[in-house]
Amino acid sequence: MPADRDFTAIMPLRRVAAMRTGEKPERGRARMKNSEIAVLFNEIADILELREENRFRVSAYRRGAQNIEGLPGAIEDAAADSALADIPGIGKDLASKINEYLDTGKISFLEELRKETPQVLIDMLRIPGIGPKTAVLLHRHLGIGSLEELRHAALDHRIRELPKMKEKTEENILKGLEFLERSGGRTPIGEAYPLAERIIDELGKLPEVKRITPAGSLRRFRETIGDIDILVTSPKAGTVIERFTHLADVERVLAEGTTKGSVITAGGIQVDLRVVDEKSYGAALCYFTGSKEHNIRLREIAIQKKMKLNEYGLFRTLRSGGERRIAGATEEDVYRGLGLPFIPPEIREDSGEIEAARRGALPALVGMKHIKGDLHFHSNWSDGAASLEELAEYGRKAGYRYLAVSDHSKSLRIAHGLSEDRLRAQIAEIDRINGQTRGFRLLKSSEVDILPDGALDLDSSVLEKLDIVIVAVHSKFKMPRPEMTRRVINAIENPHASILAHPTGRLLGSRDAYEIDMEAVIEAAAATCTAIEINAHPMRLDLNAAMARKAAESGVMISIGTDTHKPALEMRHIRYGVYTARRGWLTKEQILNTRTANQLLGILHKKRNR
DNA sequence: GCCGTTTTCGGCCCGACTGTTTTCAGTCG
Repeated sequence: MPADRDFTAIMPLRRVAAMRTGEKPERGRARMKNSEIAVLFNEIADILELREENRFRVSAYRRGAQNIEGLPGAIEDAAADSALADIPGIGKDLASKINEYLDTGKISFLEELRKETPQVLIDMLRIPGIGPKTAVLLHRHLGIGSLEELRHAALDHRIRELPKMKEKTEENILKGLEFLERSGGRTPIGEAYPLAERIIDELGKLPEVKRITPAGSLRRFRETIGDIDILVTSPKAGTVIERFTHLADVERVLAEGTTKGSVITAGGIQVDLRVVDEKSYGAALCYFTGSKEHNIRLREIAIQKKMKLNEYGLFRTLRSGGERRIAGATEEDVYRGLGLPFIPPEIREDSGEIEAARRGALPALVGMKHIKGDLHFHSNWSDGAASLEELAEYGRKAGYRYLAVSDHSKSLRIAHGLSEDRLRAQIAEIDRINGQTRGFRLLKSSEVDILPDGALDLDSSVLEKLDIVIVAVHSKFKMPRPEMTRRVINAIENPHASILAHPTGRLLGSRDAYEIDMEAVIEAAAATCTAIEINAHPMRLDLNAAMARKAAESGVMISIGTDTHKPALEMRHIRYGVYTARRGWLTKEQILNTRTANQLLGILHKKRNR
């Protein structure tokens, strides 16, 4: 490793750090204030922890952050309705800090804390294996002022001079720094999920493995994954863990115990494997699936009922002082033991699911089996890889009833967007292909550019010949918020527009959402019977789950589309869209492509015929 | 700092692994 390596490669960290500076509400940020406030509350928690403040005070800020981030609506709305105190974990103090941030763009308490806290302490907390105690120790005794200085201190063997620190500590710090630099934090689910499938597939071949399943944020289908958790039942844990730490994907072994193995893959992703007994499988699955906040709620319920819940089971405390297992083999048993129905993993975020479960009001979530087709697809008429005939073939093979051919429109020259004339020719060609097939249908569509003034890129005379008109922004991303909002609402109000695609334009890890008032857009979509897409591409997932929930609650129909350009690789992304919908509490009734082609066209054409 | 079908005060989830130790603190999830 060259001695002068800098850490500019840690981009996601830097972005987080930039958000932390807080003073200027960031340019180009359409995100609701929820996540900004969550980041700030987490920073307060970090700093309080470094200062060895009361740990319950620390977790109060973390819980507050989590609940604000998971809120389906905008925090501004809750504040305007004086309803902040209704959010679990938000009391008088946190509410006043939220109001202060919304009014002034800063939290003076945090400003004060920052003045007194060297940035390097916060940076060090991002290194795996370094917590608040170690960070303070390194800073105080060695005068470490940056991650680069920390690296030098480790290389110069100065860290081993400290109490309870030896060679191994230095080694781990260097590896932690390297990991941070390479992985930059969280991994998009589109990358993590296939890797997990590969590992599960490989380990599943072992005769010693009885059951194997993903857990953690992967099973909850979060947009990005911190690390991959895999749960196994086996009578021979040692054999399974040994095989796991020797898989081809493994670059480094972090831990290898009798119940747990932990590795870093060549791609820099951490994978944790846990082996449990058959009789604890359900309790362990529940525990390792999380979220942490959901688990804490479950344990609190257990305590209220004079029980104890851990990863081994649900136990009743006996008067004799002993305990008796009442559940553990399946998740259903555990929930039942707590007096709750089974709660699907995707909504275990402590965002109202426990209360809904108690009321018997959990939604019947949409599933992959309900999906009858894909509503966003490109052919080689624009920038896709496959011909129309091939698309029909792919669609049929996937078991779909229909697939919407939605090539780009003429303004998008770089993607060979179709002019009115070429689109007419494509329509005729699709009619010809549909005439030859039964039980499957290519839907005539177009992904029409929304021009800067909100007009559509194609003439009405051709739009009215399409089954579905998808509208989307592909240019001039940096418009000011009011103009961008007006632009998109103009497009939505066009009587031909049926679906608004990737509505915020964000690309996970590379491009922020453009500046747009999504609340207003959702309102306009509801008023005009326009559907909004969950773009299922794993780098987009746009709408995200919280906004999809909001949109559906407002009565907007949701369309799931993969935006596939290369069918062999991308069609399967539909699952990320479906699981995002599940995270947004959506039922099949709220999703367009759970309907037959005629049903969904009937819904969309209501607008045209108004 | 939050919260209350035991409570407005006194609690607040629980266990494994590592690295350094001879019994445990720190970190993680």
